[in-house]
Amino acid sequence: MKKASLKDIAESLGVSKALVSLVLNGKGDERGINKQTQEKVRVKAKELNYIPNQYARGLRIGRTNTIGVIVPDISNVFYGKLCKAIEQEAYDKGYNLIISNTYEDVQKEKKLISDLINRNIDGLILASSFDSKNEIDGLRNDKFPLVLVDRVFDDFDVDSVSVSNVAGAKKAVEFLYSKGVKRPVCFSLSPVYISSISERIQGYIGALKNPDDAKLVQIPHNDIEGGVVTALAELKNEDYDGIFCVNNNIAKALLRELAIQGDQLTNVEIISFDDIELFDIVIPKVSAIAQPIKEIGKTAVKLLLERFANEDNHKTKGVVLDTVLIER
Amino acid sequence: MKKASLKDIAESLGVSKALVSLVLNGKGDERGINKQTQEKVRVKAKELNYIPNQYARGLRIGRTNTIGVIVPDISNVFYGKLCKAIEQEAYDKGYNLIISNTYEDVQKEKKLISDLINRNIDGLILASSFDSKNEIDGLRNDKFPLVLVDRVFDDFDVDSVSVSNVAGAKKAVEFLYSKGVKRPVCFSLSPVYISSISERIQGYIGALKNPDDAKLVQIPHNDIEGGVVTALAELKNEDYDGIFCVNNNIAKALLRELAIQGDQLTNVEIISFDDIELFDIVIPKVSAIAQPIKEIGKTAVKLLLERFANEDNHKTKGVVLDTVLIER
DNA sequence: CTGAAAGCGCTTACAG
DNA sequence: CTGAAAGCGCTTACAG
Repeated sequence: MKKASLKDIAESLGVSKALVSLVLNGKGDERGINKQTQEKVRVKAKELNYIPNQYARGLRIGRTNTIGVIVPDISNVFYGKLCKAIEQEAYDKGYNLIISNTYEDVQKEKKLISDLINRNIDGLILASSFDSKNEIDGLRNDKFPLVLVDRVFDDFDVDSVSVSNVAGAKKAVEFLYSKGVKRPVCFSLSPVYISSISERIQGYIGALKNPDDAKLVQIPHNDIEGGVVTALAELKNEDYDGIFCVNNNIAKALLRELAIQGDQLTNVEIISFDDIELFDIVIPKVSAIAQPIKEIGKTAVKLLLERFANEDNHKTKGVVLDTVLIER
Repeated sequence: MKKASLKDIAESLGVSKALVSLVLNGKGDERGINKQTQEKVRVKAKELNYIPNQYARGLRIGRTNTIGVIVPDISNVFYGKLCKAIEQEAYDKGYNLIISNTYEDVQKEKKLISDLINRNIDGLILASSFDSKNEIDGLRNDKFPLVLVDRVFDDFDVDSVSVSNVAGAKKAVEFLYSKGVKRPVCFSLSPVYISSISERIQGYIGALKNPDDAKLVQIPHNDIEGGVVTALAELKNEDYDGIFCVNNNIAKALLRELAIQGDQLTNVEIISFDDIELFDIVIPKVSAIAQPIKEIGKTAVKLLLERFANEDNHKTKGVVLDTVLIER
């Protein structure tokens, strides 16, 4: 059961390892190697069940065919699906993935980035929790292949894939108005250094008929449940009839709290950024601004591979994808 | 910015690469290398920001410090959390993960297994969709390090981690009875070659006060939504007052269908295997048999590492963990 | 059209 | 207490 190597094929055929390597890497024609010899090599490789040793190859080539992926939390459905999309695309192209979670912990994120680089990844796809682009400026200066997803930084010269958060949030607010809502509230996250969140807030404010009506509820990101409880209590005394949640975590917490309180909030229209299965099942109904998760993942991998293929004079790209309104 | 190698450290210190390697791998004392020399090496390594090349190491050692993980679907919360648990434990021990999804496709599973082995993983953690242990008998014969999780096979000499499905299902049925249920129905999956599912059915039947009361509804695994619709229609004419769902996918589909129909099934008590957040939020209330997901993942990694450490005379273990009843 | 040789960066007997 | 050398399995100039 010992694994066959190039040498085994070469010896059993009476040719050199170099020739075998060339043929198996598809450079046979280019190098003008005899068609019949090529065929013999391929047959023998199959017969011996030859599996190239990626590590010998990696050592020689200087690449490892491994992409690092860092997300806040893979058990959050949004990131679960994103990783799935990335995995699928990467796998098709012959790349492995190393996936890690930060749990929004900035220190852990720093450590993970250097750990992954220590493990010789070829490139990194990052949904960062950093509050500042300075944290990853080092990567950019080292010209390390990096693609930001979901959360990006303004005026930052790296590849990125995000969605039109401002436009999406606008769509959400306009939907609320179309349902007869007079005064929509935004359930937001604090602190709001994460680009996606701040853009959604900006979209919310921009879409208000009367900007003075803006009502932003800050929910602490490390205690979403508690923040929602406080928010609901506070709003009891206010005159509002629509809620826009900036992400699915907040909407989930809101729904859970309503379930606990036995309140169905019948006079309030709710919409959330991020569409999740839950919204199909639960009362009250929650509409959503859905993100094209598959395309985000696919595009991120594509950008990385373009960069690999074109290391010297790569032009960075900021891809922005559109969202879709799901009415319920 | 070129990465430092052993050679760089050795030359700048006037010692040999071998010595540096020994010290950095913690074998300095064992080999009786001068304490001061050791210290100098460590300082210089840090100064040069030395990162060992895992691929050179892997090539030499014959290991890659990479574990393959194959699950049906990482965007299913259960498997998402399982992967998270595995990742955490593996990462702590210095192992990378390559995660892949089968989507219950047996052909894809076969391909993934050989793909991962081609990528020189050291071992595999597998939640298999295979209907027979024959499919992985080859791995066992090759003595490839393998741990089955969640879904295992009877009388099969490989490491595995599962939960006490029979006892868990019994607990579920007994809970229904304690709530005054007279006739509990089981929403099951078909075909039922997956061990976890068949064991849960067995537990359901075993716990019935009157085995003649057994009512098993078969829901096709590739059309759960449709199966639930049919089941609900069929049961309209029957006299039942409790439902036991064999997994969270079925419970989710049931809840969604009830939401669509606007039916709250007020006279029926529901319980599901697998606890998910959703059950906290939704009406009707769903109780659950929760699995110790973290421990499952942790144990799987542990078994694999024990096997690595003790390749020659490893005794396989079948670890079975307990479930917890969550009343709602 | 093909082969011999060097070298990627590491670890591990072996020798002294 | 330390070093010189071999070799893991591959790819790629170079030579003919």
